[in-house]
Amino acid sequence: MKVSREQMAENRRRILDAASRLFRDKGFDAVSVAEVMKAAGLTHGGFYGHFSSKDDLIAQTLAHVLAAEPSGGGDLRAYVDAYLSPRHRDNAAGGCPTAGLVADIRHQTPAARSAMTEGLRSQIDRIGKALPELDPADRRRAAIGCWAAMVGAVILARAINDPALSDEVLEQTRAWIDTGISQVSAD
Amino acid sequence: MKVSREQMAENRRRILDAASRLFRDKGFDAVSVAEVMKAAGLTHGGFYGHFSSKDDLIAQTLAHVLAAEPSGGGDLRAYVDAYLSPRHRDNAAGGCPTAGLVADIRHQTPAARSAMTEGLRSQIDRIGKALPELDPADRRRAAIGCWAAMVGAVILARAINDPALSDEVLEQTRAWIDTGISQVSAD
DNA sequence: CGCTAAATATGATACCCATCATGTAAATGT
DNA sequence: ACATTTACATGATGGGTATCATATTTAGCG
Repeated sequence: MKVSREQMAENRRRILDAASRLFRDKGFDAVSVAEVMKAAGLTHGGFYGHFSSKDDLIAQTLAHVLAAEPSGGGDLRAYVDAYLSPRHRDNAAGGCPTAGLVADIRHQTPAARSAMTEGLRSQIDRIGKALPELDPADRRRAAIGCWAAMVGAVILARAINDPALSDEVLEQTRAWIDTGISQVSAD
Repeated sequence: MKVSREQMAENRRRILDAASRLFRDKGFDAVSVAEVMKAAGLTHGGFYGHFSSKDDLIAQTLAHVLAAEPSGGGDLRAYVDAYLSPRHRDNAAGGCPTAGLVADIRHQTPAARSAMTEGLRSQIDRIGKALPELDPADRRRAAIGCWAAMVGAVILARAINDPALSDEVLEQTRAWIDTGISQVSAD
């Protein structure tokens, strides 16, 4: 059963969106091709009409999801607060793809690794631009340190089994970043 | 072929050590039971004499490897330097089990998650004790923020495909932690 | 010194999954 | 309208892996 050109384009988008959510939620390995297709409302047969392999799906999903820039209305403080919230910790499927997928990237193909690398490069730039600092060197250092702490904290918080400690990791990291940022910005 | 009591204990240790290295290197899913046994110098048959399942192996491996405290001769600065070095980034199999395995923990059994949680709890305490700060609240905040940044930076650096950016993430995070720590410790 | 139980080896078993093969129906262009 | 192409469905196929079953050898004990 052939479908219209637009229908096919939408199907492709649905597959990428479904894959994006499933991968973030369960990791690349734990999600099967058939599972992705079912979540997109299709069967497994049509998969290889859209992608050449599961690795290809992974690489394209990363490019797709990392291209969708986070809102970041310039308000870094608000962004950090939302990022380090229990809500974001508990919503891996809909949350930051970096936090959900970076660690897995190490074992993926060069195409996937490159997609993640470029995503991280622009994310660091974006944070740097949102920082209040003046000195470019300070700006760069704060952007990288801040992003490493954010991603690390969410990953740690998601691993921890004790709600109190998990909450504390988020909250203390938020406070630590706060002092780290406001320290240099002399307003 | 039965083996001596001590031989069996050593075999068990060998299995846990092999599993620890393989898991850190390739992730829980990508390592098969047979692969672990072969790396320990045995065949896959004896596995279920030592462990009740692969999940059991994962949980016991975590408890085993997290119990081995990092040297931490009290010199936090040196520890952070080594942690955020290219050498550590490139040596996942022999490196920090937290950096190599936390992200995967989210999908593991409660036993595995609890082992990791306790490992993180003591690691945070250990860093806190090594900090120069006086105020207990500052100490706690710095320990958690610092640890989140360290783990996050190594995970990011291992994912990134571009050596220059990867090195920079390590180096800038080191500098960011440095200013964050020395800021409060007024000596 | 021989018996028994235990530790490991060898060899199934059953399941899951990526990928391929083929069928089918509808969209597209002439 | 018709032919053709194409997107997807259904249904293999082959490989990998966790786990189990049975055999073998020897440690540990009397």
